[in-house]
Amino acid sequence: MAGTQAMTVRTRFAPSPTGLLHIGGARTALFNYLFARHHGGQFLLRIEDTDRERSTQEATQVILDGLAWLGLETDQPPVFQSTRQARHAEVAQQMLAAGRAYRCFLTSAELDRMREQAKAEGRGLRIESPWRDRDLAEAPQGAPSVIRLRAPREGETVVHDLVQGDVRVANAELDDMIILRSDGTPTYLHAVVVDDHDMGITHVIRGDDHLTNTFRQVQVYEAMGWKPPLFGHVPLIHGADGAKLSKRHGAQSVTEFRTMGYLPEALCNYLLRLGWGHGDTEIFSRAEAISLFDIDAVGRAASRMDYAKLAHVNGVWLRAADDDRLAREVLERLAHRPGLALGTQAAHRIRVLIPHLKERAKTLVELTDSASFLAHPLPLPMEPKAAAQLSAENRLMLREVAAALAETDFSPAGVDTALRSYAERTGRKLGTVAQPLRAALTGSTVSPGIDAVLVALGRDEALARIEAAAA
RNA sequence: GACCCCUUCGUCUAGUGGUUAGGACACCAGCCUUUCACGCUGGUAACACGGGUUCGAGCCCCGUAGGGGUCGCCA
Repeated sequence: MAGTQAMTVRTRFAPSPTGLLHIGGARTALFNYLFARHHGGQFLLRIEDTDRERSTQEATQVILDGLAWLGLETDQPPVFQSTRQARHAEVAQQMLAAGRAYRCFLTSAELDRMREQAKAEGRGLRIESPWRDRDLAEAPQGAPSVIRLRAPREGETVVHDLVQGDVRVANAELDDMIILRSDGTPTYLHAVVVDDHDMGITHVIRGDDHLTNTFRQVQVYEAMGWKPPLFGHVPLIHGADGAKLSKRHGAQSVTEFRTMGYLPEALCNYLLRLGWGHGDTEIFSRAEAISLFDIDAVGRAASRMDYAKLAHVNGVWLRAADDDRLAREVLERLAHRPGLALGTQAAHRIRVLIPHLKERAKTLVELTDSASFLAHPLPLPMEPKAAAQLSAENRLMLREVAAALAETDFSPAGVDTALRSYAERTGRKLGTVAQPLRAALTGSTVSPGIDAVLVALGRDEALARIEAAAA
C-alpha cells in the first residue's frame, strides 16, 4: 500500500455509445468528475464501443456533446475501447500461459442445456466447464474455443465498496467467465479490467447494476497480479413510479432535458442532490460541489426522478442566470416559431424585459413563451381572458391612459407615476387600469409588472398596441 | 429460481445510541401585490414490520416483508 497517499486520483466515465446520454449516466459522469476534481485528480472518458454494430460516430458525438453541455470536461482525449482489442487479447494470452485461464470448447447448445438443467434443479445458473481440467489433446480438431478465467473455487471474493461497504460472495457462486470470445474479441468484463488498469484508474465509480459483476472483475485483477482500483457503486435512478428508468418514463436523455429548457447547472445541481446530500443545503454551484462532494456521502438507496423538484431547482438557477445569456437562448428558441418579427427591435425588447421575465419562469421554454409577445407583430393574438378585459368601457379608458402615457418619458418611474395619478384622478383602483392595459400590450392576463412591459416595448410600440386594442 | 444490494414525510434527503426526528420540492392556509410568479409566515405529512442488545434505538444485531440489481461468446 506504499504510495497510496501520493497517488493521484484518476476516475473515468465509460459509456457505451447507444445513441443517447442517459440521465443516470450523466449523474455517474458528474460524480466521477466531482470526485476527481475534489481530490485534485483527473477525469477521463472511455467510449466502450466494442459492440461495433451498435456503435456509431453519431452516437459517440451525442455523448461528447452531452458532457460538454453539462460542463464535465475531461483531462485527456477519450479512449476508444475498440482500438485496444489486441491488448485485451494479449492479456488473455498471458493468463492462459500462466494457467490462470483455459481454453473451453463448450458449444452454445451445450451451454443452453446446462443452464436449463441448472434452472430445473433450482441451482444458480453457474456454468462448470469440463475443459477447466481436461487435456487439450482431447479437444475437437479445429473447433472454435473461448478463453475462460480459471476462477478460484474455494474461499470468497470481497469488494470493499466505497458506497456499499464490504460486499462478499462465496467463490463457489461464481463461474469461470469468458474473457475472450471464439472470434478473438474480448468480453466486456475483461476489457474493462484491462483498460482501467492500463489507464491507471484509481477509483471506479459507476451504477450499482455493476456491483455483482465486480466480483468477476476482481478475479481478473487477481489473476494478473494487478492491484484493483477502489470501487464505488452508486444506486440507480428510477422513474417517478419507482421502476427502472425506461422509454415509458418520458424524458431520460440529456438532450431531451436540454430541449425542455433546463439549464445545465440546474440539471447538475438536481442530479447531485439525487443520492447525495450535504446537510440542509439544496443549491450548489459547481465550485461548491467540487469542494464539498465526496463519495462517502453518497446514499445507498435508489432514488426517483422528481420533475417538480427539478423544475424548482431550474427556476432558482434561471433567476440567477446572466441576462444576456438568457436573452440569447430565448431568441434562438423563438427563431423556430412562426409568425414573429425577430429583428433587432424585438431582440432589444427581450433583453430589456428578461430580468423581469426570468423571475416568473422555471424553464427556458416557459421563459420563451412569456417573451414571445414582445416579438409579435400587430395585430396581437388575444387570449380569451385578455379579450374579456377589453370591454367598450375599458377601451375608452385605454384611450385616456394612452394620452397620459404619451406625456411621459417612458422611464419606469415615469410610466408608473402616470398610471398611478391617472387611477387616482379617475377614482379607479390601479389594478382596474393595469389589467386591461396588460391585455392590450401583451394579449395575456399574465406578464411582468406593467411599467416594465411598457418600457420594454418602448413608446411607439406601446402606444400602437394600446391604439389597436382600443379601436 | 440462485446470489448480491437497498428500506426516515408523497418525492429528494439530514440524522452515525439520549432530537419536540431537521431541511427542500409538492400540497393546504395566509401575507405581500397592478396580474402571474418570486419572497415571507404557518400547516398537513416519515423512522416498513417483528424480535433482540442496551438504562435508552431511526441509528447496533437477527429475522420477515417489500423494492432493486446481477446471473450472455451485450455493454
